[in-house]
Amino acid sequence: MTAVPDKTGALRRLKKRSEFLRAARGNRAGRAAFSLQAIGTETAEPGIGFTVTKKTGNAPERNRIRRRLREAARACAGGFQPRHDYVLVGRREALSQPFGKLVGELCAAIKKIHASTGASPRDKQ
RNA sequence: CCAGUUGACCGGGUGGCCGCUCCGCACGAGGCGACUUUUGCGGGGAGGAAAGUCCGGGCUCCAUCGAAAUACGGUGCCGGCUAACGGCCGGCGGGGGCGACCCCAGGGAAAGUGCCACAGAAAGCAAACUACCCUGCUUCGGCAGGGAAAAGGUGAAAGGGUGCGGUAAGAGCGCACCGCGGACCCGGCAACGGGGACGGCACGGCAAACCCCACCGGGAGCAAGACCAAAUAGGGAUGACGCGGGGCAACCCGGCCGGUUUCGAGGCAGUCAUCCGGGUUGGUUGCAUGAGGCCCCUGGUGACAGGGUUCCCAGAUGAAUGGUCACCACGCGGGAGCGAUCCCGCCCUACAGAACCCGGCUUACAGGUCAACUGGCGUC
Repeated sequence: MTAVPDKTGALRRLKKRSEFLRAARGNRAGRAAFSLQAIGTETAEPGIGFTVTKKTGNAPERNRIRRRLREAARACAGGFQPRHDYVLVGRREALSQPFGKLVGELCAAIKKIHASTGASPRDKQ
């Protein structure tokens, strides 16, 4: 924990369906335990949302996936860039993967998703 | 000690580090105010099934939902408990088990209609295929008439069973025992149980076939419903006037109203004026003090009821109740030791996540605890 402003409170939580649909049109980076989507937005502070579909498992398993991803996102909070929205789609491997590996893969995925399209992903009009 | 039955209960623990949500308090900031918010402290934060959404309620709205009849649906031994139930408790009857105990859609078949497949001569009212007996005839192979319902065979079921007597052969034809029906008597609130004069036996099963009887039931659901803020009409409220027929008039009749009909009471429909504003999105509320929980006393076989004391015990809404690390229990595997035990490794544990709230039912579930009881074996 080197950076001081990496507090979770700085992360805005996505809540509306339209925000999730917009993020789905952005760039993607897949990993075994999750799939990351990112898109530019007008709000300054970065937004984060979680999606775990019913196909993934029953209710306790889906809760556990979302909670582990949420904690991993908190650990990688410094990597999220301003004026962007992110959506994490959970997969079943997020239940069993060691937490350290999960954090490492998430931080790497954030870097990759920004490197692939340069500094400014496609913005909405 | 082994095997089993029933009931009740638990369903990982402790400690670091970092977080989420709600409530209360304090301080600070903003605001005229209601209030909002930063920080700190204290406290609460998934289940026995939160699940399936199968019943029953509370609550809310639907055009007022009252009465009767009918239709439809549900329930179905008796008594009790409950707000209510298709639930629970206690009995009764039937079936299973050596037993503790378990299981049962268990009202009515002389109110009526219907069905009883296949097989079989015959499937509901008595009848008679083979075989049996008697008489007559005979070409000696049988044929005709009559008797009888014991034997054979079919079936889930064939019109009481067994034995003796009886007879031409037989038959409740007679008798004994068993079974069945049963006026009446006794016990019980009742379901039902016990006895039973008498009756030679008649009255088969199916109501998870229609049906009959008794009782219960309006519909939709918190995305109910109420309010606030943003954006457009086909919407709503109030007031006034008013429609068709009859009558001089007062007045009467007329259309629609949550299965249908009738009755009762009430409402709605047209035009104009005024006022308010829908669908959708976001927010607030409903939204957590309740048929509430622990403990104790009293009554009751029990479900439960009454009284006392004490507690406040989840409220999210892309959805909080967590993430991670260490240790310890528990379990499994391996090794050492006669043994108590010790060491190492693994799983770091089942079913499963509140969504308005209660009472049940059903289904899923690794492992474990306790109590009572039953049947064996052993010891004193």
